[in-house]
Amino acid sequence: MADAMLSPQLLEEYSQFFRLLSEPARLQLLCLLRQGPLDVAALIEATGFSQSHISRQLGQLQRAGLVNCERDGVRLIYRADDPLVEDLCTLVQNRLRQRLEARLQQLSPHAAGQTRSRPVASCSTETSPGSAS
Amino acid sequence: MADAMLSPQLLEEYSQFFRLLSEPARLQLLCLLRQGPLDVAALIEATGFSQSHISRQLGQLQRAGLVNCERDGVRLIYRADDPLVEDLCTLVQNRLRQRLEARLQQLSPHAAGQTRSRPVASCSTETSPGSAS
DNA sequence: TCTGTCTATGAGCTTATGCGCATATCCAGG
DNA sequence: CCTGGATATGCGCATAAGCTCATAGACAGA
Repeated sequence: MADAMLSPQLLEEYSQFFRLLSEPARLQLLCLLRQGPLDVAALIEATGFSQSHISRQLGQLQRAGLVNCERDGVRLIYRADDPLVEDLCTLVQNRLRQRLEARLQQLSPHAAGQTRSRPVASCSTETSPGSAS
Repeated sequence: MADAMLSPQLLEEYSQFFRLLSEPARLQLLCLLRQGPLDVAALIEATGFSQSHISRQLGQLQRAGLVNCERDGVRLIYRADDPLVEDLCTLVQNRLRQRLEARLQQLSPHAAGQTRSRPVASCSTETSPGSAS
């Protein structure tokens, strides 16, 4: 029957957490901050979003405990405050890589082994694994 | 500066993946299937959602490769098809636990150590860590 | 205190999406 | 071929959420 499940409340907490990472803007902010503390102006410049939007997203991330901030005069310096994001991104990245490799093997089985399946460090800067059109 | 970032495309893939887990209904389906294969009728019964909604969510999960299904006559038997979900939930669960423990210590420092901080197996059946209202 | 700068927030628009109803599609049996 | 059960899909509604403009609040300097 499988009735004894996650309580709705806990389920909600889980999904709320994943929801934070489900928005490219927030994820981008997190990845930017992962590389070092930044003030809001820098985040606006890097993302191209409006100041109000950036502020809102940072507020959400802060309330969730994923980032924190300290004042430097008038400016606010934000910094990543939870390694969990990095771990989650690492898992997802490895998974995406595995999918792509599997699809590559389907197309050309002889090419197996060329793409290394080493676990990557995190959701970092690398972009194109193979650039296969 | 911090310009060399995740490509927008990769960012989108990441967020799409997290978005799948950001909905309690889908997360519940995944957790149900984690405990063993089930047909759609059982999933409808367990969740209380409409048949159409369940079907849609399962379709999404299937397209993302998180579940697969096989026919048994007229019925479709779905099963979890990616351990990644389990790993992600494990990380989030440990993180939530840490938060709660930290908050508990703030309230009553002497109670530290009662709540064990062992890493849990996954997003499994256990519900209330301390039943603190 | 007044001003200028930086950040947070209320209000509103627009899009995305959860959700169910009705229906189409698929499959097994008579 | 027709019937009935099981699943998928078009449609519409209601709500959530992204996004921006305008504005309020916080802080440093004159």
